[in-house]
Amino acid sequence: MVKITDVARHAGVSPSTVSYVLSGKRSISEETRRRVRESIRELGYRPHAGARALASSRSNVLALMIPLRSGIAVPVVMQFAVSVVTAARRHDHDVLLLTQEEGEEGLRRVADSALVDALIVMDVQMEDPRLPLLRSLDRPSVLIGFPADAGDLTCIDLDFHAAGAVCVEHLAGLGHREIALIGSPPEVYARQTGYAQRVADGFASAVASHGLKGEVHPCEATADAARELVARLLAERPGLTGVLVHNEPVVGTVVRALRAAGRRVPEDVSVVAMCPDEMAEHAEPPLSSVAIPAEEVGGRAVDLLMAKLDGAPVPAATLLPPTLTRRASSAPAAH
Amino acid sequence: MVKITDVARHAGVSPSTVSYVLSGKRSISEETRRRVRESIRELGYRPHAGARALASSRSNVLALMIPLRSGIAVPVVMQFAVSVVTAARRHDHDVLLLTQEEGEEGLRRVADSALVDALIVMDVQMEDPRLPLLRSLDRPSVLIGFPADAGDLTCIDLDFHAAGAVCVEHLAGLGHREIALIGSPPEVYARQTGYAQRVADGFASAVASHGLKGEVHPCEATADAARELVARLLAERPGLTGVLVHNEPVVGTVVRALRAAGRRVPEDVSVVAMCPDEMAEHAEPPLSSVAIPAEEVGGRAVDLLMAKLDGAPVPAATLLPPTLTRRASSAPAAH
DNA sequence: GCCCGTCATCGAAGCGCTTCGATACGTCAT
DNA sequence: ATGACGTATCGAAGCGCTTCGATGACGGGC
Repeated sequence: MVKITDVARHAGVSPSTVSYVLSGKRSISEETRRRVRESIRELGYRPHAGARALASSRSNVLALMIPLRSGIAVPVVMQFAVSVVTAARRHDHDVLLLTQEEGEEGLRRVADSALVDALIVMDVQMEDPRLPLLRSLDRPSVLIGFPADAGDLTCIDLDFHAAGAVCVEHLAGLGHREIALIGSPPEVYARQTGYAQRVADGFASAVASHGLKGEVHPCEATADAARELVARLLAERPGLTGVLVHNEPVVGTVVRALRAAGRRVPEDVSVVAMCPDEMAEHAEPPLSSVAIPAEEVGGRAVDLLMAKLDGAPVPAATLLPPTLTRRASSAPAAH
Repeated sequence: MVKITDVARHAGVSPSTVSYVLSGKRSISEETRRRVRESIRELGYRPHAGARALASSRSNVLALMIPLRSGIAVPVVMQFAVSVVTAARRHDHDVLLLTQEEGEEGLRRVADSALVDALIVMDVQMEDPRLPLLRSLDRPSVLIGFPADAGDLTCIDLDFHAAGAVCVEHLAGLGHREIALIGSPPEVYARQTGYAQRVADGFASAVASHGLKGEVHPCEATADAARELVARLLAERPGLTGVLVHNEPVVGTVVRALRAAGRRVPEDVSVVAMCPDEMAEHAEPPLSSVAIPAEEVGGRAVDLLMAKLDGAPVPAATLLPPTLTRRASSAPAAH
């Protein structure tokens, strides 16, 4: 293994000079810098991560805790993870993967052992047991999602309330007066997972302020449950012309169930979904949708963390505005 | 921060004794061990990961490189990742997440900087550019998937050849004589990704040895492509009564397309899929299927790595036997 | 011509841990 | 009694890096 003293000898300088070339923390003459860089390249030198962490008390590693419970959209989690890793690399950091299963103890372990410099926690619940721990830790953290009481913890997420509202407004703008939200499975609401509730709230308040008729219907993530719910809705609400689906696994089923019941999409019933763009594009018909900007959320979360590590002040809450992409599944209401 | 000397003082022993209590590498009297453990607990001591890595040249971290290309089943990747993390924790290791995007350079970086002790690489291609690198690295690695020429690299995966064959045998056993494989998107074959080709080979050789009629049809992962392919198959092959689908995104579409064409499943056409169990169970009808045992592959990969780290010999190739679960989508052929 | 400030570099201390002798003390066979 | 051995513990060296203070060398202002 080649070490810093080898590089120093090869370049004819002291180890500290090599270190300063690498970190840029002191000015080094152009000429020396060139020689050192050349030696590094020639010898294939890589600083030893452990030694560096020990001496500088910075590991350049972030922890990312991902959820693995049911009712969670796996592809979205994956997108988050990938964007976090990518963003972290831009800041010269790596990412340590933790599962929700590890819980508070896992977070404490990696933080207290100085394995990581900072933490990102996904899928935050309203009353999340990890919150007190994160507050007590002396390391910066960012939550993806909003708990009931964030205090001074840094949070970021899509503005789900606005997302729910934006879908209603889209439908209202097309002239629909009677709509419904086919929501997440009941346990997701019961768990008080913030985002599902927020979409429902945004939906409800926009429905109210636009003087529409519309309510929220939780739905299990199975085809049977979805078909049953659609049938019931159609039977009980003959005037229904707009549906918002916030339940990824069943969006396809909902559309097919509507058609099976003789309603054309979008001519008779307009459908809007909250799901990844890829899914919306490939659906038949392509769905008007609001996507979770996983890429952006992950990237911004890392940026926030880096700012905190640098001691810069960051906003406690970051709500990303939703974007509705209109596709073929929504159209003006017939009258 | 509390360090080993604090614990040592508190327990009235030397730092090395504390270290030996922790590592178990020398015998310590019962009484001393008790006192040290108690001090550790009381002070909330956590060894500094960097210091430990520096002194012992073991970081207790594994690298996991995940794919992020198209045509890859995201939920399966996620299952792998979670099972790797879980298994690693059982061995007191953590997992560093790398994306395929980082390529060889990323692997070299984390290995040479001693950030990780060993590496797991997913989605291995037939001619994978990372292979020479892994060979040159002085750290153990395990590949999930089989390249064209593994040499002495350790590989593990589902036995896809056997999986393809097992599906054919299942259909043959039910009396079907004319079958077809609806395969992965063309680019997956073109990329020489091993598993798609192996399923096709297993399918073909079993078809031959059972004297059946049957060929392989690559298929884009879109509903349109799937419908089109099903229509063509039905038109060109009136005697077709069995279909194997190895293309997760379109399994649902294939079944619906068959029904739309007036074929009942399984009465007229039997369908077998290669997809996660969860998907097969929730399909309508529930699908007879062979699942990728992601959980097991991930866990075994970690076990192999740990054995290698301990200097134990491990088999170069591990092929997990496929298991076909019969569900409602396959039935005896009518005659 | 002298002092001061800047720039470039060096040397040494120290980060917190592991590990390798060395030491001390019994115990047991001779 | 004596030496050989095993067990329990200690002390010190060192892992490879960063960082702080010190040291020269040089140029400008007076």
